[in-house]
Amino acid sequence: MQPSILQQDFYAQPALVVARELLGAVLVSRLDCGEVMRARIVQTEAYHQHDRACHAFGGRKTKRNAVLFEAGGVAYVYFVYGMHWMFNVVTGDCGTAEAVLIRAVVPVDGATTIARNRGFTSANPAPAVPERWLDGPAKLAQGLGLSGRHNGLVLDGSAAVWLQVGAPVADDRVRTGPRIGVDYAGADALLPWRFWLA
DNA sequence: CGAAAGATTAGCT
DNA sequence: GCTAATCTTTCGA
Repeated sequence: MQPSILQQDFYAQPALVVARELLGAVLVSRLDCGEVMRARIVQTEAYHQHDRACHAFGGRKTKRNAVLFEAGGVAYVYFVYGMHWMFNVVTGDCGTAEAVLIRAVVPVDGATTIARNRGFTSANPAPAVPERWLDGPAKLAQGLGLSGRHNGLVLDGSAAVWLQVGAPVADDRVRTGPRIGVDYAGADALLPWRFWLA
């Protein structure tokens, strides 16, 4: 195992800590054919079973959210709106549901493959700046080829997806605010659990 | 078994 | 700013 790959001791931390620390880290996806794509994380959101926006609110375990209750260090990938995959990393201890949603990344390696995955063509041109290629949770899952078959995979470098340590990010470059698309969570929708790079 | 809603996006007004 | 697209999961009867 390479030392730069984030391991279980990192993911065992609370989701709020991991969400902050993942800014600047590198998300890596490897296809069966061996092609590798890398992208730098610039926006995350934390979820915890104490909060109404979490799929496992109140500790409610279902078939879909079961991996949230595993020990930190596995992927939680689910399908929404009939068309989009969302990629999360599970954090914390076994038995408690916590996770961090990766909301936006910037391509580092594998731009050709990413462009193909995103379906860029002359009729559907790639954005001029790379920052716009994967600037949403569904876009980055599509671009990096992440989907339901990644659900539950360990992130230690032995499977098709993992994360690497990135350049340190100073606190003065970190912004926080309410999470996106969770209005149904009432007061919990106002929690400043979204983190992004200025 | 039926129904509703969803951690979004793209395209149009 | 508004809404269609699209379908799995979850919940109520």
